[in-house]
Amino acid sequence: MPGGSKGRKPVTSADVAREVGVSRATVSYLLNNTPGQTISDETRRRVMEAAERLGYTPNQSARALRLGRSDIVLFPLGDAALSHAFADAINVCSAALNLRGFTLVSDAAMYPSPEHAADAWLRLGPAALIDLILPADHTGVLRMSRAGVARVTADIEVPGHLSAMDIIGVDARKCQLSHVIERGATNIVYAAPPSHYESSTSTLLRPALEAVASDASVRLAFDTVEATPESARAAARRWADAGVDAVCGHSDDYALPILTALIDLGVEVPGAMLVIGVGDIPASRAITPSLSSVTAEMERLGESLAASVQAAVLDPTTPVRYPAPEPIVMERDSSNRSC
Amino acid sequence: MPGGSKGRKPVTSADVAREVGVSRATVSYLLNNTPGQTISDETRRRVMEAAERLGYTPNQSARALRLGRSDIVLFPLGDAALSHAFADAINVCSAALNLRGFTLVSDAAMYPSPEHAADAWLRLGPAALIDLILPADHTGVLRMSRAGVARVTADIEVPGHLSAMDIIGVDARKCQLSHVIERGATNIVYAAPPSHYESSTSTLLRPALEAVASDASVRLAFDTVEATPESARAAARRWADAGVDAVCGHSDDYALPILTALIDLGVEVPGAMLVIGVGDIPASRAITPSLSSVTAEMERLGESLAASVQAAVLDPTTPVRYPAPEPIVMERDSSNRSC
DNA sequence: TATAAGGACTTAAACGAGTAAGTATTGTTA
DNA sequence: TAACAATACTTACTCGTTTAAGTCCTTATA
Repeated sequence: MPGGSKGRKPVTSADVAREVGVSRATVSYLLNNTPGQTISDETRRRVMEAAERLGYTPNQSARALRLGRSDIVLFPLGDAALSHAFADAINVCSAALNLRGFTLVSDAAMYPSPEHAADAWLRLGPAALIDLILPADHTGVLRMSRAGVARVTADIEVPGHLSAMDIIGVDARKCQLSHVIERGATNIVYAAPPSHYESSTSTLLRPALEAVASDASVRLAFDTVEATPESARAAARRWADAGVDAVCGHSDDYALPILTALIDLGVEVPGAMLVIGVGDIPASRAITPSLSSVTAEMERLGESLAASVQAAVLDPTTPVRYPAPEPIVMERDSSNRSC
Repeated sequence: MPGGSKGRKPVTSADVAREVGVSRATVSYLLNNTPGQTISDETRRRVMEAAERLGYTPNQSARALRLGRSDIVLFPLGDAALSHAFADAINVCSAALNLRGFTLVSDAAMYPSPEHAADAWLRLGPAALIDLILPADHTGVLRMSRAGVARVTADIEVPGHLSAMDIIGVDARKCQLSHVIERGATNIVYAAPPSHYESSTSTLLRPALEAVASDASVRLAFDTVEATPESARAAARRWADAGVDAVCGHSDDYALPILTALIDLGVEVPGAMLVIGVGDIPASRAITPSLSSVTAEMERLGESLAASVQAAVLDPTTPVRYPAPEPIVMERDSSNRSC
């Protein structure tokens, strides 16, 4: 071995067995509390003591090999990684899975291509895959299925190359639009960055929002804005001049600069203009005036994910479905006006 | 097996070998491009084709068991998980490690106790641990070292039960204070939540900042504030009345509400009061006026982490050190005033 | 007193891959 | 023509665990 490692090898169950003077099987039975085995309290005590003293750590690779599956559950997060709402769900899910003997790996990395992602995920050798942000035809999903990885998916129909998260996003924006309509808005702008209008979700989102607007007989225009003070200020002036009475930001990252730019221009919010975002970033509730936002109800997601995973590993051939998170409006100052 | 699994078993190298009519060794040599082996192009072609057609995926557990280590590199993130600055470093690190045949697992989960964390981390069976946010005496660090997990640590001395990240945080706040002093502030408030003053980093941070202030002969007071509009407004009024001319927020989460509350009160920023945060959240650069912030220089962190990891796995007995990220001021509207 | 019934273990066979060492076969050089 | 070397493989062991199937006691029951 290069580097001249002094390499005191990790302690194995054989070391513990030798130390106590029993067989490896006995050690294994004890440490796993295997049911149906009768072992004396004296031996138990001595094995436990020796394991502790030697610092025995079971080799997970060997264990996984023998068991036929690892205890790793993979949850790719994609760009949802930085969402605070998700963070809680992940903590709950992680804790719930730990109780069931699994280990949650929430992957926040962005990969140059789906193939790179698939390679990295397969190298993890997970027992299960939590599929929320992945398109159904993602290389990683296909290759993991072939490798016998169990899968849990959201209980919503996803057309073609879109992900469940995309659909949830559309629902959230419909909810957002309905909210300002309920609050009396009649001349509404939907503000998104130019990049969004070129994305595939836009072709799904736009007609959905137009349907909501026409059902309510309100005006809805689609405009572009960047997440910078300059862009927001220009847009704010434009909309104020055009008599717009509500702005739906594609996300809080766009709604927030718009809100502060409007205040800066002297536009009254929510008096003269309603503003609402999506994603509920922490800054939204902190600033003056606070920004209304739509987020997803993540309370029970963690638990149901964990339960679904457990079911899925028992029969890896058929995906288990969990209830998709529902959108929920966080009403704050920027849209708080009686109808 | 319960659940009545139809269980078409995952394809093994033995399946591929049987299909082609060669030994498992040949398949292994080919798929790993083992140097020093001579194998005919014809066989190579047929093995590759069969592997592809059958959908062969090497069993990572078996591989790791044989090799004596997995290719998993664990990077616990703790509460830094939601930092955008970190996200980039993680992406770079992940890509760099992938090129070297490793898989980065960045753990965003919060655990109820260090023991829980240690258990979960050991179940992952990583080859290496990236130690940045972990206190040196963290149960997880100790137990992983005993299990033969290689370790990379930041190249700074960390007293006792603190983490490298804590020290970096202190440096960032010293940098923050120096910045407003350079911009002419003489009556400065450091605003943190009550919880911070009870934490162990506070006992390190406070004297460090007081030293900076007394060196520059400026007034520095420590005050408390919560990340809510109400708390920020009360504090803003208090400080405006007291003739304070600069506020250093413990993080952007506190500085941001303070900034908008000051504007709401009619205080001129940066004319009458400087405001600066720590962490550089995206909202800081987006709002009007934009918020100055201190963050860490993460540009090269990813690469140096990956390189250190590679060195560390060669000799897991001695930790490899990587250069800790340096603080850097993002000067924006809220502190942009000539001295 | 023979036989069964636990109790307290041990033996040995997997799991799937990597790899040192061995074995044919063919071609090359002395 | 024998000796050698390269090519193209195969055989067999190993990694650390889990677990079905023994084995050898001791004690209880017929």
